[in-house]
Amino acid sequence: MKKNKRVTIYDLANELGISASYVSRALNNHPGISEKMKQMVQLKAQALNYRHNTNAANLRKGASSTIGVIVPKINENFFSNAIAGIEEACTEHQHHLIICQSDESYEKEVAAVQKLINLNVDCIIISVSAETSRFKHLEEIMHNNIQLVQFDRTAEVINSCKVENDTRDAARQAVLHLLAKGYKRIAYIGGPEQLPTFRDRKEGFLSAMEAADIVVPWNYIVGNVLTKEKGIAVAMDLLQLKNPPDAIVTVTDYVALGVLQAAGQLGITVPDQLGVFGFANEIFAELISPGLSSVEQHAKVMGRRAADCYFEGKEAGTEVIKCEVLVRRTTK
Amino acid sequence: MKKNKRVTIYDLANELGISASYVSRALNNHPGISEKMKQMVQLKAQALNYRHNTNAANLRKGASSTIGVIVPKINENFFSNAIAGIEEACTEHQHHLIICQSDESYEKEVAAVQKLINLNVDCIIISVSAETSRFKHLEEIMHNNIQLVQFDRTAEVINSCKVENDTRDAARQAVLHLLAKGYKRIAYIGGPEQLPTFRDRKEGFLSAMEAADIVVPWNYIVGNVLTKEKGIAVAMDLLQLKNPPDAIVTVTDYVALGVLQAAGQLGITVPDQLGVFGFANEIFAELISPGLSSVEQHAKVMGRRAADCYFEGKEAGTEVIKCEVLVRRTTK
DNA sequence: CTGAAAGCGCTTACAG
DNA sequence: CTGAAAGCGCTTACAG
Repeated sequence: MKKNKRVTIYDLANELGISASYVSRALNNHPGISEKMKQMVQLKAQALNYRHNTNAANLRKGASSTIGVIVPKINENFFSNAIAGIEEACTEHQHHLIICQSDESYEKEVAAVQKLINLNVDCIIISVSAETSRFKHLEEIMHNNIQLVQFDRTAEVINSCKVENDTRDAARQAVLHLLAKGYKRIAYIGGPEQLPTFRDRKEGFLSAMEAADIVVPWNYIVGNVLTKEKGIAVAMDLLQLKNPPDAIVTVTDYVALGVLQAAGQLGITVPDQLGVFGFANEIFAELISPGLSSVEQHAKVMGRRAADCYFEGKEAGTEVIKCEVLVRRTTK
Repeated sequence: MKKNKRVTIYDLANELGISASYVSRALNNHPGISEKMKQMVQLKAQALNYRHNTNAANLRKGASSTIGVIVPKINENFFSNAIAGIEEACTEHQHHLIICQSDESYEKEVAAVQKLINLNVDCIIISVSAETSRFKHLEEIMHNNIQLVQFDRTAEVINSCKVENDTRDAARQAVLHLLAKGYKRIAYIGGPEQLPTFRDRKEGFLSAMEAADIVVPWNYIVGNVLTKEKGIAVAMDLLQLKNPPDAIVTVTDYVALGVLQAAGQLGITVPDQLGVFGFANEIFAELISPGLSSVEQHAKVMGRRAADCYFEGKEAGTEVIKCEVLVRRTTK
């Protein structure tokens, strides 16, 4: 009768002349409750507009049937697809998903971790920000008995489940393709090197060049560039060297976009005078002209596997998802 | 000492020789607690690795300082920008944000609403799915004393705060531009018409055509097309009519993409033989070639305003954010 | 099969 | 300024 007062299992119990415990069990589908009673309780719950109180249940249970996911940007194709995979698994296993974005900020990432710990989530799936080079917050997750799963951008020192791409090989393949097409002076614009995935790509790049007996000038290697804007600036420098590169490998399609734009400004034609490789196969990669050669990371599969690590109770170990080099028109 | 046992304010209170109530107040920065004591409690909390239990606090308070947001797709530029605006406001007001996507499914949207009600969020900000034509779940939000704010795709019959674009005018402007450039046989591929924003765009389109004294053939108007795939199919039909259109206005850039692709397949050149207008100004709009004429909706501002409606305690009323017609190269 | 009771961890009137 | 106590709504041993 009171306005704004939440209907509780006690209200249902009173109306039905049974105990609250019984109502709880009926609502939660416990064995040893007759179908008839379950239905009665359900009906009454609907009639009174009863709402299960998640906070109360989580408090009592000390768990929440919830996975928290933290990614740098929800609107990058790679991450939103990974989230789609995680969501799929959550739906199947009747878990909730809470999505956070760090916006590539270490500070925001730490705040998101704190929030999820406080919320008592059962598992945190994370792909770390570009800024993140200390990982105490990841340790704290585990100290609070929350399962940690890392994917794509992982912290090497943290011993959790990890789902990664074989990005080393992808970078190698990209270089091999460029070499086969006659490019020789290949530059590399990389990512933040505290993260293995970016270190691996660089290694893949360097090893392929070395295997081809090509000396890479020191200034052909640039690090920590993940945005289009930085990509433009770096490419402007590279392309105006005395001995400029004839191809550039990048670690995201956004940087590749910057390279293309810089080339355009300098009147350098792609792919004839310059080959360009992106990474992550963003939606626009196949739409722009010329189509951007890139790497498909199978993000949805990665997300799916990351969630499954939790649902399967896997505590540690690394899974590797193969990625695919997609040759389009920014390379001959 | 016990393993896996959460540290509580009682543990802090015991260690410090004060009461739990005092600890709670110190942690929550209540007035009338000396700075010295606050610091002591903070330090002890850190030393014991104390974690505030959100579930317990929410249960006790009957509120959660949390906003839930439900959008059709987190990876569409419009929605991820809107979320960025909401996040900004949440950060300023020390609120949490829980992000859900309906994936354009009515069923998933209802499930998300239930979940957020059960979680006791204080406010739900929603942009409804393309499938949604019944709105009982939105009423339920309000019946549970949760503030409802709708944006962009709103339900007319639900009397909540709303943040909308003047999409009617945007559609009018787009048509006026096409007419000025000499296009005359203009077709319209619209969205689900139970939602005002799509009805408005169609009205804007029709009124501009009528004002120009142009009769629009019945089969130039198509409804409920939001994906690239459907866009291709519909455009294929339109462009192979006996008397095909010389311009097509769409309601999302993805559909426009489909139209461009269909035109390509049929050997129809853009913008000479066909003008194309998108909507929403996706990232790829300015990247593809020719650049896609589209409409900028100022999504971040919309998200920001939607959140502010809640923070300002506004119960109802509609705010209109002006959008901007961007002419690129898919129109002369 | 069913119920009474305790307790999850917090906050907040109430009292001093 | 400080504390004792109640209670948010649920679930789950425990007992029958």
